[in-house]
Amino acid sequence: MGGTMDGTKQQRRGNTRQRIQDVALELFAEQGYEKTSLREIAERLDVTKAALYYHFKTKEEIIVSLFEDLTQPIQDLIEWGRQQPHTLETKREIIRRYSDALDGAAPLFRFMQENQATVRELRIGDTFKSRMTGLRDIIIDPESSLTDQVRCISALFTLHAGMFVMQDMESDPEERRKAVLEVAIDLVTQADRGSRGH
Amino acid sequence: MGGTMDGTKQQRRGNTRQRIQDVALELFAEQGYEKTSLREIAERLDVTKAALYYHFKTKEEIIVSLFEDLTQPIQDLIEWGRQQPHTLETKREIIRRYSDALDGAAPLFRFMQENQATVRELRIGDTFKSRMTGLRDIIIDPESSLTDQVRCISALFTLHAGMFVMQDMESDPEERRKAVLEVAIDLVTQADRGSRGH
Amino acid sequence: MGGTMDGTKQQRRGNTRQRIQDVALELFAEQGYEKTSLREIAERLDVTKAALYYHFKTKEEIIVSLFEDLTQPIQDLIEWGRQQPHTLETKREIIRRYSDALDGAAPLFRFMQENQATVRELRIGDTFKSRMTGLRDIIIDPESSLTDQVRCISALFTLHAGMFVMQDMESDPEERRKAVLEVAIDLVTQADRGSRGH
Amino acid sequence: MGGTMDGTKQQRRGNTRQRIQDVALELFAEQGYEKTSLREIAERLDVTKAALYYHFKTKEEIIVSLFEDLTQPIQDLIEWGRQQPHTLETKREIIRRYSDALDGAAPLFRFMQENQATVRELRIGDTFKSRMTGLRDIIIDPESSLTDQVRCISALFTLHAGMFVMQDMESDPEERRKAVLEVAIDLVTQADRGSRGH
DNA sequence: GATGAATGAGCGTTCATTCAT
DNA sequence: AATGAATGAACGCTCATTCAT
Repeated sequence: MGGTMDGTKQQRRGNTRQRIQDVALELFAEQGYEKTSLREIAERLDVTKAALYYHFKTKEEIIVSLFEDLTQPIQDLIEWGRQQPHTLETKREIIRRYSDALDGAAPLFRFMQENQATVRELRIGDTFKSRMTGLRDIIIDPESSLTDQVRCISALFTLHAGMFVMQDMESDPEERRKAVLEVAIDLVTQADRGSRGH
Repeated sequence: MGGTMDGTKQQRRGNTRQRIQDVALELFAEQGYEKTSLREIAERLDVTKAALYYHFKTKEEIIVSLFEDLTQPIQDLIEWGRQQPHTLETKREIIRRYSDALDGAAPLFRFMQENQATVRELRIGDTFKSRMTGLRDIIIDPESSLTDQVRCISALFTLHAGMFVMQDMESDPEERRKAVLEVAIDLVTQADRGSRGH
Repeated sequence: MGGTMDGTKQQRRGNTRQRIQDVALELFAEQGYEKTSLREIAERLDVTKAALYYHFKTKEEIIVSLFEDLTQPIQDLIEWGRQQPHTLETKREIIRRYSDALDGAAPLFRFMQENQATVRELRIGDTFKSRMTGLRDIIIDPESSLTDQVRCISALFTLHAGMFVMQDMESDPEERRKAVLEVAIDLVTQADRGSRGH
Repeated sequence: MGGTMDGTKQQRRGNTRQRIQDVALELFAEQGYEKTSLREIAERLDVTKAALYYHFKTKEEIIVSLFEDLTQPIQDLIEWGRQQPHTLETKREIIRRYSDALDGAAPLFRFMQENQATVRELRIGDTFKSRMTGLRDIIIDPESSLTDQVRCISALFTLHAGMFVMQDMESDPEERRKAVLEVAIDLVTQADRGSRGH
């Protein structure tokens, strides 16, 4: 395992791009975007900075590529949601699937959550915002009371908080995940109940 | 030449420290901590960078001082809460007062929310975290179900989300504030109901 | 001689800006603009690159400042010329004075001559072009034949060529200067003679 | 797959070397040598940078090859001139033919004119200089007065200026060309008259 | 006849920070 | 209470060049 000739350099068959993405995401999530320098990424990979530029035109392009690669499931979810009837069961399913999607790209979402100021100024900022708005519009009934609308948004943010903020709670991660999901579903359920007359 | 009131320089009778804090907070909240340079702050105030160093030992000290000055109400709130009985009414009051406290230092909290990765590495990171834990421990009943614990945390995050994320909703800010507060109080109420058996 | 305290650093009373300009002009003229790096300039002055940035906002600003400082005489000459009657004697005087002005800022003009492609993309490009046009319009009679117009431009370029291209001719510089001036004056004289019919 | 004539790639039957030269000259003349990167040339040709290195050993070799290919007529002219008697008519013919030669390789000469600082440091610098000296020695009578020698050099520079500097004059290019040639011939004629006593 | 992948050196620029005055 | 002048370290980025395939 390792190189075919010697062990000095790891296998480098054409997976460098992927390796850059992996290391970059790890560092971005750990220390933030601005505090992570290209030098640092390059050193971890044992290549030169210039090698990064062979694979990505700018530093921003690295995070953009990660965003595009990893948020596809959410985009799919939104499209699916738009074609469903706006029933309570649909909303619940959206919450469940969104929870899964967050889980599937946890480091990226941790990064987005913790670097909002940065993200806002990056190209992905608008894209992300419009996705969140898309999601919101599916689970919110525009006719409902403001309170119920807030409940729906709160449901989404409970999922986010569940991933990153509640990590220091002493409890089994899997159980916590279930509890978070339950609270979120509860919120959209209450919102729906209010919206449909009493 | 260069009288005290000639208008060329704004009134500056020893309030420079305060003015630095004001401008810094504005810029930190707007563009993030790392993207705001001391040069930028100095230029806005029409003083030199070196002047900032007369008032603050480092860049970090500026944000630390803001944090200390502006989060005192929350510290007070926690101390007050600790001395109250752990009744539902206390919890509701905590939520109400926390909502007010957030409002009173909105730009700082916006900054903390949007620069979590940065804050974590700053000296204020731990302080902030321990305050949030303190608050949490007051409104959470450790005996209650995990779901109810999540409800309480969700209540706090609903307040946060209410300040920053929901700003683009079309609705009167004051009404939104009330709706957010209602949802948060609802969450701790439900949590309390579960926790006291029923 | 040297510093007041020690000889390690030359006197540095506030003349650094000037010293940067001097060294920069020398190097720009010698090796061209792009091939001269700020590192090189800084090293020659025994300061850091960052010190250059205290005095000039960008590399381009260094050359712009040189241009502005050193071409003032030519600007003055143009303004003077515009207020004179368009007689032959005026034109001859323009040529004489322009020759002096070139002499007074020889390194800058050498630089401009030898880095035209670069200058064109710099902020000074347009300014320089419009100055040359201004000069031209003073010594050219728009009614004259194309040939005579060419003679006038040729006169100006003869002066330029005299400074830089003819330097390798074996001959006393002062005599060459006189000869060049004679040819240039001859050209405008011939142009004038043609233009006045006779 | 990838047929010879499918239009995806332009016809490329071994003419890549030529195409590199064409594009390089265009870009060198337009933006200068240093500001034109091999990446840019490669991208315009839709090949990789490495492909350039198949055809030329270095960046410098590209400009050298252009110089050698395009200045052959001038080399021929000089050799022809050397074998002619040093009569006025010969000199006039030299001027005429040089004007044609400049026209035939206008972009290259524009490049040389506008990038003198660069050219000086390149291998072609000396070659070019010696060619100019060769030309000069043919039309200059070493016995003549300094003024007349300057006239001859001025004649050559008038031709140069005619190509590049006078392009913004409002006038038919062909007429301008004739006028420039007339002035240049006039200059050598005057020089010759002086040189032969009279 | 060319590409894919990479390098090493260097660039212009910005930053937080220092210190004598 | 503040400035003028500078530094050292780092940054994102680009360049000409190389070489195995």
